[in-house]
Amino acid sequence: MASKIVVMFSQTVEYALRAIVHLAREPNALQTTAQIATATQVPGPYLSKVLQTLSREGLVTVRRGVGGGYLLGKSPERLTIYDVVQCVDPIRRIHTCPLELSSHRKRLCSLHKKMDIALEGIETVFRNTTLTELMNSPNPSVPLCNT
Amino acid sequence: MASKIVVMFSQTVEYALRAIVHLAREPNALQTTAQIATATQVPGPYLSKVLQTLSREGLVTVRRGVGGGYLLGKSPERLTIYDVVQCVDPIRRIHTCPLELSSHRKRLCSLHKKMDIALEGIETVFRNTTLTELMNSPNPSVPLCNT
DNA sequence: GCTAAACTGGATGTCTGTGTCCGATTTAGC
DNA sequence: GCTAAATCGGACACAGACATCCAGTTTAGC
Repeated sequence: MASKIVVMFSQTVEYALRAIVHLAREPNALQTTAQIATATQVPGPYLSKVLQTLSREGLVTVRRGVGGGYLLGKSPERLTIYDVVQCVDPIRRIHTCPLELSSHRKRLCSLHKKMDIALEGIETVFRNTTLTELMNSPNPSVPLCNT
Repeated sequence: MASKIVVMFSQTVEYALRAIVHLAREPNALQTTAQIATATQVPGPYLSKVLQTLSREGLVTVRRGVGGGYLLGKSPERLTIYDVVQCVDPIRRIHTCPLELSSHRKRLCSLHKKMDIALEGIETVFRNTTLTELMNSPNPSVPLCNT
């Protein structure tokens, strides 16, 4: 197993984001699972499952058979980190009291309110980050690339 | 098993926070595991493990034997959500490239930078929230309490 | 239509987080 | 010191996330 490096976000989220970023680098080139797996350092068989999930939601487009592979399913300007995360391992905001206290139904207590505010922060960062922004970032380190 | 309600934060974090909040409500009263378990709706035997973890780091103080139990180990003004989270299931910021790309060593790519910014947001919210603030919040819903 | 390339879906395996159980240890009160 | 209340520590059980494998299906090219 790949060693657990990123906590808080699941491995699946990390893998899905890598795959999407890889596809975004060549928006019009079909990439096979094997090619993506190599480029992103994700275990091939598992990546295959992740791509299926992304495909079901239309985040990637699949072409089966010889010469097939995956393409980005949406334009990079309209595709956000949030979309990817919600597709494979959704962030669930805290809307109702986890203890199911009836008096907290409509109004979370301060503890769960704070936790939800933290989630809201993540949500906002992810919603506001498009693939285009990731690719065009004035950052010398190119995603997935050893420059 | 208790149904999985809160994602992103582990059950253990949720349980630890409930226990700490409960202890903070009566800062000077020894509470047994059973009492805390009932009040917080956490499975007793598992809560016991969580309390042991909190105890090792001094977040709670334990007294063994007859009439024993747990006390808050630090003053509520100086105890933050962050302390509790870091004790039982630490947020690990992304400091080095998960793909171990040598050129990303010192400078994360835009993808992992964004993910780390999201983590930083959580960290900030949690660092800035003390137990006192949680207790004194002008919120009609009292933590753990069906008012 | 045959073949080989490529994805699909289901079955299976493994590891970690969650949860339980119980004997050992500590300690207050008699 | 005896007893009962309480934690401690280790062993065990279970479920879900991560990962693999393979037979089946699709399809381009001959």
